[in-house]
Amino acid sequence: MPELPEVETIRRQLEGELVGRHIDDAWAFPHAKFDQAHDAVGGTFTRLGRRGKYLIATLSGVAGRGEPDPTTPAGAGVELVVHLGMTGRLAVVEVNSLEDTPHLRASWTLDDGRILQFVDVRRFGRIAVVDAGDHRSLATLDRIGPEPFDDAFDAESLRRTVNASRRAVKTQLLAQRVVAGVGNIYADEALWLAGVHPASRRLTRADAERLRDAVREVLQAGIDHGGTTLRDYRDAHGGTGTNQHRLACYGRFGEPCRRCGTELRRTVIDARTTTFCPVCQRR
DNA sequence: CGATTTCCCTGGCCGC
DNA sequence: TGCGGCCAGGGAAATC
Repeated sequence: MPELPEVETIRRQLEGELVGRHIDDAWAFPHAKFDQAHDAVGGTFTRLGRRGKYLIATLSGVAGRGEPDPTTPAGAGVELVVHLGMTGRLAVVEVNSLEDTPHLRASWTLDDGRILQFVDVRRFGRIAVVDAGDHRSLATLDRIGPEPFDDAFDAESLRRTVNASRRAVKTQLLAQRVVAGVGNIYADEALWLAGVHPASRRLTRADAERLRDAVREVLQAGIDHGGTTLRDYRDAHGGTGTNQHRLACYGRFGEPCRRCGTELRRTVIDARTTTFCPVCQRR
């Protein structure tokens, strides 16, 4: 379940390995979610970026595809966009390890002879190649909210957005609109840290400020500790993160709250398991 | 248009 | 040992 910290960890690891490399060839699992991997052939990595949970590699030397977006500058190259879904992994490997790779969904042969592999057991991931900046084919990315560490993610817009809707605050955090990159783990962590009930539909100004700070704090901690490995997540070197040892709330239902000792409870919001402290996080 | 629902996927685990 | 049932859940598409 890669969220922003996990994707950022992978981005940092792959950036130096990919920038400057030319893509000589590609293979894709025959499925609409992955077969755009072929469209990156002929490109050269010029940048490896990230928006929320989307990894965005900018490629030069590849012709644009389809109908151009009038709002996007022409000639800016294309982007190879990868979403890791639930179980996606990216890694650069030597040629001889290409064979016998279970659940391989795409691979790109680089001009140094190595191979960038995308492995995804459950196929919740997705690959797209688009004109740079043209995200119309990726609905969530097209409407994605500010990066959490950007000034545009401010307490007042968070408060207004949550209060203008009848949806639960946790739903808003997961929707990628008010802020980008938060998934189930870091949503539970941030709401616990801020003392906000996940089903709350109304934030005070003080709530919003604490929640904004908490989102930034838990995501930064996740990055600092190489991501959270609970089951499937591995970084680009096949390693695990260590942030799972620091989780205060997610998955700890039935165990005592680390602030007040009350037994953490479990509920379901948006078909997602949600853990919270009934004392620290009042509605 | 916003909100809600459905579907996609497979490995791991549990009870019998 | 085998197997059915259940769970993990982000995002896209369909529907309300």
